[in-house]
Amino acid sequence: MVQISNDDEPKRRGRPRAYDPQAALLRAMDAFWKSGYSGTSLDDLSAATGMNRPSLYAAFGDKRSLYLKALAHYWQVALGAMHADLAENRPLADSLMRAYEGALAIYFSGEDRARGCFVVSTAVTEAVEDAEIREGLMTGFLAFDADFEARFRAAQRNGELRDDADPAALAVIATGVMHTIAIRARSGATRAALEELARKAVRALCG
Amino acid sequence: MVQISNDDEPKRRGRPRAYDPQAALLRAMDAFWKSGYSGTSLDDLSAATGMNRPSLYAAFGDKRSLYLKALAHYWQVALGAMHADLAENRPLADSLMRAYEGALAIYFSGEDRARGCFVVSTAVTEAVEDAEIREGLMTGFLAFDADFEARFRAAQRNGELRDDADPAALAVIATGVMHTIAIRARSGATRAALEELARKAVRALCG
DNA sequence: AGGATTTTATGCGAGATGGTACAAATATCG
DNA sequence: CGATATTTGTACCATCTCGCATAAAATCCT
Repeated sequence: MVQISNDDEPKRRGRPRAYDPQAALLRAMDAFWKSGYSGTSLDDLSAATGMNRPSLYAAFGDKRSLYLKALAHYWQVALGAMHADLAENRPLADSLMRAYEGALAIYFSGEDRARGCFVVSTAVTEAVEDAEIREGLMTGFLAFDADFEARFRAAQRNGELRDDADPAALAVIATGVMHTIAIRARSGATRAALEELARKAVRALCG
Repeated sequence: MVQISNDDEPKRRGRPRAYDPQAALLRAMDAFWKSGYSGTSLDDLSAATGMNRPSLYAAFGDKRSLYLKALAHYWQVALGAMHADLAENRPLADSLMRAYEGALAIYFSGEDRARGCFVVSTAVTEAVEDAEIREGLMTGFLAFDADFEARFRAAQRNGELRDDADPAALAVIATGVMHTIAIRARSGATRAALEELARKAVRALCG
């Protein structure tokens, strides 16, 4: 029984937790990421996190609630990474490639086989029957569009991009390239092939 | 389209079927389309097709086998429609818009809420754990790319497209736009918004 | 030490799930 | 008509599924 040292927490009153909630959430996310929401059972989640069912339930609520927490965490990480990759001061093509490289690092982060994007691979499936997930998806995708569009506008101001280019159009195309990379990664494309795809797309978008 | 022998079959020996296999397959596809592979139970499929479980099993095999048949049918229809939309003799921009309009017609074909693309919304989720599905996905996406690329090459020969454009790059971008449309349709975007997105993207691709 | 508090661990229970056995039903063939 | 062939419908089985009740364990407070 390993005691998790957590210094920033004051002293808790009862029996100490045998798990780190944040780490457990990441492991649960891995399980959902691999098999999707419906394809992941509580036993799978229990095995992945090392927590038994009552502990899982006490920490995260029911299965859907745990999934929503994992989804929210993924959105935060993905949007944060994108925003950072695009914001740094680089030539436009480098910025875009940075964003796609960052995405690929996530899509191929599984220990086993490439899992693609957590959102695209698991949440989209549930979107028809779950309004909360569905609305979160639209919000997130529009945030991607907005980040790309801002980057294209900046490039236009700097003279990196033709004046007659349409930043909004290029932005949804850039998101589209991200989506097709995510889908193809899960479909067995190699990382090298997708890097090449990204390079070609960036060249076409910036040329 | 291959006509499966129906009435032209001489005479079957035993009790006649109470269902049309082709229609049942379409209804089963609808059920999977809505809830995904894991999210659809045999009871759901039984209700959707009007067939009881033993009949379902006799006609299509087990659940996975039925799903694979639905997936194969969808691929055939989707690829056929794309190929036809792109092949007809039209200006490049019209061809592309035709392809996206055709896709949107499928993505919004549900009686209830938009279901997006059957492949993207259900098969991609299963791709990690099912090699057969995964390999079919890569084959299908590359077929999309190939059709788009052929169309861009033709446009280049006709002088519709700049000589320095990269048809292969434009093709994966065009597939990417298709994918992001599919994802957004299931995520609640309106059809009008996606038509506008497609128009913008086509303008950027052909300009 | 002894009570209070919180977490862990076992395991139960009601229902869903995928798949099948078996007999009744409905057709053709001889 | 009776034999044969095929499908249907009911009912069933073994397993999984989610969620929770309950008691034991491990810590803090007085």
